[in-house]
Amino acid sequence: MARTSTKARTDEPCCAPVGSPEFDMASAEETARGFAALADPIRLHLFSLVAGAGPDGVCVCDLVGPSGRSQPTVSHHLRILREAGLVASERRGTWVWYTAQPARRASLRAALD
Amino acid sequence: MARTSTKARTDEPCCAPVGSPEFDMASAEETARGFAALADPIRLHLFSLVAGAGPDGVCVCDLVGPSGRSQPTVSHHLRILREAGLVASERRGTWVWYTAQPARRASLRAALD
DNA sequence: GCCCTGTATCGACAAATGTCAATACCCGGA
DNA sequence: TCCGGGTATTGACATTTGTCGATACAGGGC
Repeated sequence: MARTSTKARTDEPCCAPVGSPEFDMASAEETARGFAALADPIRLHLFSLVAGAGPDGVCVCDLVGPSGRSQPTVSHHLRILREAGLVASERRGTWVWYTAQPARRASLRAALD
Repeated sequence: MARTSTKARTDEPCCAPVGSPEFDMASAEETARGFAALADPIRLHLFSLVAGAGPDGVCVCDLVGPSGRSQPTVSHHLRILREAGLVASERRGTWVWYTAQPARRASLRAALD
């Protein structure tokens, strides 16, 4: 039985090798961590607020309300975004401000090619 | 106490409203589902194999081996990619072939802006 | 020093996820 | 029509994840 593939080989039961042979599993896990950080609507919302803010970033106290989640939950999601490299945090007196990390966002966009 | 933000208002204890006020939670969940489908190194591998194949796509039997997972597990991951709209499946005789859905990939890339 | 406020961490819990063995389904060939 | 092989579904399980209340930590004002 022949498949419709142009690479069909008759001496094998099915299917010739396909796709990129040099798949880097380590970098795949890193990329997957980045996408996982964006795989939650609340984190997507938080990230859009941080990325849409000015160069100064956003104060955490401006993120808790719009998210509709408790303060510990917001802190938890911000930590995930930070550990994924998508945002960075900085203490300014009493408050903590989060800023976007454009390079990381660009690398994830590049992974979609 | 004044924050460093240019939007500081003295009649509030902290922080003026920031970011996109019209956040669409429904579309955020849809986008999050797309990123969640790519938030696993094995699905990333499977997707790269499908997207990197020719217009005919890839036979499932060519995906089980490289993934290093059992056949049911691969089928499970392919279902997640399919339900996220990133790939489509088509039966051709005995085998099932998966093809990429470039529009969905482009929409996720656009979400990173 | 003490208190007050903003943020992070901890502990606990329900829900979702990744995995595989077993099984069912679908199709083509004999 | 039965059989054999490719794929999907089911059931079960351990692990991870999202959530919140309680608590700890950090900094500023008094």
